[in-house]
Amino acid sequence: MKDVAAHAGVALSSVSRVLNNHPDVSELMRRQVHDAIAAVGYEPNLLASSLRRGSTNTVGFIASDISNPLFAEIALGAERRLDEAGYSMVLTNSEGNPERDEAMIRLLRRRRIDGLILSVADESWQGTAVELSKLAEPVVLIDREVSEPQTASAVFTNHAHGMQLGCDHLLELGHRRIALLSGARSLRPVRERLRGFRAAFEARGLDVPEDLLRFGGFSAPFGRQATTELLALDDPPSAIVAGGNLLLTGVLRALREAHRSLGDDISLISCDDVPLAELHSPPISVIDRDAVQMGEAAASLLLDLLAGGNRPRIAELPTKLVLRESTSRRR
Amino acid sequence: MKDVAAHAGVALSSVSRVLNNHPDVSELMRRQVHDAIAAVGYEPNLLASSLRRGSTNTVGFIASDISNPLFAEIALGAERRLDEAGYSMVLTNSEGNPERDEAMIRLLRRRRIDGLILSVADESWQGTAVELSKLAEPVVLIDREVSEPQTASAVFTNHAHGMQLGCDHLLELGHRRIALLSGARSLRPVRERLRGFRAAFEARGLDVPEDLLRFGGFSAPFGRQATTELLALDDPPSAIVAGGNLLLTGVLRALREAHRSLGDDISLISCDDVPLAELHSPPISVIDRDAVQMGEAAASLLLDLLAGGNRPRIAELPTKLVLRESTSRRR
DNA sequence: AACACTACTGGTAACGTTTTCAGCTGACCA
DNA sequence: TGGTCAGCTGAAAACGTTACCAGTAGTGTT
Repeated sequence: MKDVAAHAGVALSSVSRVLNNHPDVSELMRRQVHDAIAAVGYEPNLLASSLRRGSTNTVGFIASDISNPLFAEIALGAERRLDEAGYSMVLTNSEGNPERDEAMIRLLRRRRIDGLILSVADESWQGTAVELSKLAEPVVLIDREVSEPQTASAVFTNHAHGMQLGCDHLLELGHRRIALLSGARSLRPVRERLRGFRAAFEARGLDVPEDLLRFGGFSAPFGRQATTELLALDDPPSAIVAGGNLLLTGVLRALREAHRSLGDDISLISCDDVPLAELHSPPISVIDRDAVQMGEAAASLLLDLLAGGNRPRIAELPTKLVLRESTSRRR
Repeated sequence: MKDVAAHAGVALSSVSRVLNNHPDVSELMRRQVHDAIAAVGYEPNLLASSLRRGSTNTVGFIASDISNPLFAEIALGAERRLDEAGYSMVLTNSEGNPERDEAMIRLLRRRRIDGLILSVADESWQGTAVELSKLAEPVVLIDREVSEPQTASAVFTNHAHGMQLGCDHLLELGHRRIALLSGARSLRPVRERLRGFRAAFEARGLDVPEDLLRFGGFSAPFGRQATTELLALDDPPSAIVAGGNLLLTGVLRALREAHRSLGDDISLISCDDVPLAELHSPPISVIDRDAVQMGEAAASLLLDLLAGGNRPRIAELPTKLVLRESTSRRR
């Protein structure tokens, strides 16, 4: 910038004004400076600018695992929306480890991000709350509820509703022994789905099959193992609800190994639509939601806070039940 | 930091030395400073540090679409490896638009990233080459070949080999009318797969069915449309090779609509293993590779360059043919 | 003619670090 | 006693911006 100023024969501050198109700059000055910029091949240093301005135009994004299509789509939506608004996104993976959440929040804070979008690995982990509370910048949570920053906005999915619809559908088909596979109860989606699940039974005055509830994680191996165990029960489930796309693959592997015919021997509903669900034979019913839109909504909420909207807001996105052929009348 | 210095009653530079654990610092000084840090709740400002040091410990990552499981896994691998080495990753999506590639490279350059990992949307796009050439920092390409930074390292996949194996397998089964669906020829994987495809035919002295080659993109809609057209041909293919996981979903939709039975009426091989391929009925043969490992390899190559290794290197990763039930003898 | 006001420009002090340089103290050696 | 050296510390100059303040020239008003 010094070179540009020298080349144009003007002051440093004038170059800065041209660059930030400040109103008080003459047409002549603008031309001179632009010519000089072209001549010396000047590249602004956003780092110095950030230091001086006190804002980095960068937001952090922490997910447990970006290779999970759910988070990948959320990241896509968020990045798209942030980029439009002139923000860059720095991505980190917690790998489901709350201590990594902590470390990442601390790191991003030191990098002076302007805001943070995250889906914590464990809502009840104290360290995460501590680190978040030290963060003065706005925060948007994705499908998570934490105690600490009461100032955080959040985007929620209406899991309870979708689950109640799905579960009700199974009950309607005559199923009573319905299993639910899901992650740890320290995560909002898990609690909400459980709530919807119970609500469906209670609405019909039926008892919830407590022995068929499994909260071992969202992974494929757990889905497989839990399914295998469930099938071996004396009074096995006639229907399964898988709480995620990874769990689904595990369930399908287990069913294949046990030679159960889907929709025929056993009914199945999964959460979150993926190509596998649509193109499986038979196609698998799902409780779907728009993950890209979730990311966009999260970014929008954050941008709102960054623009000075100091009241945190909650966006609740809908779920919808997509019926396919994996659910059929209990035989 | 000034507060810390004042609180500890020492000079600014001493605080800095303690923080960067410089050798020349007494035990007493270290304790005093650490106490003061805890007392005032000091948080280092990595921005200022970066400005002064001239390095940001940040690398850029540009993919066309992070919601594509392939890129998501690459991003995961890269982020994991970079994080271990103390680097953060800023993620951007080009959405397949080479002009966005350009803009992103420029933006990241101005943000003073220390290095860049990218998979350009179009290898022959001049603007991208121009922007890359203005970038002094090390670059690692993912499965792409570009003219400009001859200094760039790259991680390649041995697509030609995998494709030749797959295609040869189909030829062995008696197929001659084999279709190939893929993206634009301005991308290395497309060219390499085509090379392997041709090689398989030529090794047997057979003519390549040029009329069955389709290079319309990697999207699901194109896969569907191309498949529909191919099936309507007077002399339709008896086997299809889909060049990616999105194309695969398109192909499967088209086959379903046309009521063709996979493995029976028509054989199919896809590229890159996904749960859908494994769990489909029948399971779908794939030419697989380890995407997470690609990301790790890319990060490793970049770290190597960052550590001063000034000779660019190429890492070639293998493909392997996973035979399942979607390929059967031509009837 | 004096004044206020607009439109612009230049100088300079920050922003929060790191790094160089000089200086100071005490120990060791001749 | 004087000199060298190691071990440590402080002062200050960067890094590349932005924002404030003061100033100048020209225009219009009284």
